[in-house]
Amino acid sequence: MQLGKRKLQILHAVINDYISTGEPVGSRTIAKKYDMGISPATIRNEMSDLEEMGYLQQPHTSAGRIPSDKAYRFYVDKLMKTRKPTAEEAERIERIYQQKTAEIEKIIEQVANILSDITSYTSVVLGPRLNKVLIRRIELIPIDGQYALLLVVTSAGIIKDTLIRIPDNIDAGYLERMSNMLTKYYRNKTFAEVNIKQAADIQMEMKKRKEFISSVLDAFANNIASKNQSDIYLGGTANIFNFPEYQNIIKAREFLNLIENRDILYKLLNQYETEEDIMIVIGTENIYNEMQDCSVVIGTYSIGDKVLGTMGLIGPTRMEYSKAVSIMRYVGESVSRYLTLLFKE
Amino acid sequence: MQLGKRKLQILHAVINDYISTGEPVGSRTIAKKYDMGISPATIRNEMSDLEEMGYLQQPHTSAGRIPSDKAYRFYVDKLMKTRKPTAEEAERIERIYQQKTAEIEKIIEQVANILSDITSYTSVVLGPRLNKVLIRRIELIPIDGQYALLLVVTSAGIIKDTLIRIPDNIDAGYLERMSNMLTKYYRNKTFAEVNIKQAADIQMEMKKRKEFISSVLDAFANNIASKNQSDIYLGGTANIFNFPEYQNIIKAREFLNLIENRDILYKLLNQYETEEDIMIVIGTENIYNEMQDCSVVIGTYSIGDKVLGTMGLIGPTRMEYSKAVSIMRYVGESVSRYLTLLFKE
DNA sequence: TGTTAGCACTCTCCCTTCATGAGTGCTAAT
DNA sequence: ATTAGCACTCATGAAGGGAGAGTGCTAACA
Repeated sequence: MQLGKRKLQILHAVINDYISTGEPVGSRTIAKKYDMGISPATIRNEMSDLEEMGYLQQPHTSAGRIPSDKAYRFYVDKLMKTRKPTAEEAERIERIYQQKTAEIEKIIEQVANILSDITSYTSVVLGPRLNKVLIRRIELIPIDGQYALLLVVTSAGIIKDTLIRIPDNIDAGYLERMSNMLTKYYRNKTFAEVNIKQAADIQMEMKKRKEFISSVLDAFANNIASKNQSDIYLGGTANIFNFPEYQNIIKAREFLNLIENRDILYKLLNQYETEEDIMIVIGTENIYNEMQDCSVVIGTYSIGDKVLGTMGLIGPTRMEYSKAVSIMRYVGESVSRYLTLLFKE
Repeated sequence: MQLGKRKLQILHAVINDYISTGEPVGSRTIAKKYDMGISPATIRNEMSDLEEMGYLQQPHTSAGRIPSDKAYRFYVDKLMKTRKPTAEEAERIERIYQQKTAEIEKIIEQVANILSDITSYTSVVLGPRLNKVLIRRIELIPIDGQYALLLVVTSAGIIKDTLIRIPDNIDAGYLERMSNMLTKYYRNKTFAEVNIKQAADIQMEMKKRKEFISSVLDAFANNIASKNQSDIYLGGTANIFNFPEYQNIIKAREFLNLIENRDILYKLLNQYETEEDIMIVIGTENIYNEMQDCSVVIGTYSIGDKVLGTMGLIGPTRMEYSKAVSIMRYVGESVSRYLTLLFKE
């Protein structure tokens, strides 16, 4: 069977209506709302076909139809028109930068908030991925004899600082020499490369002060590892309650458990990072069972043409994809532009 | 009317039973479970008295009784026995320190998690309050010409770094002089004092490089202000769903909105910071209407004898106070001991 | 041959009714 | 002072029934 023009119109109508109401859509409703000059009976026939083709479903015999995941996929690929953000939305987004911080984490936090505020979905933003970022400088700054601060300045302006305990026999001069040595070898490398490419000088040192050097290298490793858990910014976690399909406590609870499980969020968002502009994962398309009730709109932000991190909007499968996509796209472009301005060499 | 020994026994029984079941407690239940050699009828009379005295309430005529906030208050002040954590709980708590980080924030994050995990309530932990902490060193470290990193090392090992944009006409030498000047004047002062006590030299500089100096001072101010929002660590936000009184979606939603509203949490926890050891705020005792359905157990953690920050456990008013208090106390002592060891001069 | 009106049928939703059971308060006996 | 007995209250859950929305099918129509 073919998806003729009329079927397409009807499918579109059902999707639109269901997205905005959350109620199964009946033939009469469509006939009334979308004046396409055919009777409910005809629409019923067409809907029956659409059901057979897998685009529509009936929750029970005497209810209207709801779109299937396949229908949403078709919708976002073929039917949906994205819109520009309204002037007001755009203005709110641009206002993020007013605080004039040069700290990328602060900006990311704002991004998570604005995404969820404007869309009323739940937002997840991953902090900049350290393996994408180049090391600029490494400094070991002595503090009160017992500690040193390991400071790593990166190309994205991200500064990772880690307090390291230092042995007694190490003085400020030594720390400075080490700083220079580390900077020399690891400048313009990524964090991931730090453990692998160990320069000869450092291996020499390693022999002499094993404990100290290895705690420095550990600190690098920890910075990468710990990102998985802690650098996830969430916005609007309670927004899910706005949707009637989450009025039931069990679903709401499942959703919140999901959101608390940062591991899944992290994996999900990372997975799609390399692909196109905006990605949409609809319901059962998601490889994580826990999320097959939801849809996720995924975007990225960059410095120059280097993708730094990933953002997601999580909502019910009947989410307003056009809104979510357009806001996500705008925010992504806007943040990238701003970060590039700030940090591009 | 007096709270005689028998009334007391009965009150205790009702509270215990209600805390563990969440169901209104009837006279027969008490007669059966707590063998005190009197009949249900007698218990009914006593309960009726206790109701008149404001300790018990009836949800409706033909239901059992539930304790009032006044009863819980009496219970936590007079009846409750706190217990030591079990060996297993203690071990889990001590395991926090295994990661051997010297970063206080990382530890705090773990504290929030362990509190909620063990108690199954929602935990809130405030990061170290900067106004309690003394400045040790201030450094302005030049980065790539355009930026400087303002680094403040404090007595609690907390390092606040803020990236500051610097004007073209400022060089590394100048930054070093400024670092020394700032350190000289603000060493052993708190963040709050930075804006007030402006030393003469700095005011001189202020005239020459107004923009730069004020952005440095702004950074101090921001560090204090931004704490309110961002340095709150939450654990187990979805735990509230475990309690039957939060099975209804409206209450659950209210609770989550509350938790998302970090401002209230911050104010609440700060308010009690100066008072004794462990504080308990029961239901309507709370000055924030939004929280009058909950109880909060509040504790602190310190370095030496300086209170650094506050922790809270939020649960239903029928929470297991004895468990919450003993875990809170143990965690507070344990964390304080560890931090003191790490950072005490 | 595609479209439509008509109609019987299905199923959810909501309202009412009713029985059950837990628990009370009161009274009178111990 | 305590208790057994009993009538009464109220929440809860099951059962029944009507309303309404929506369908699928059939037969008539253009």
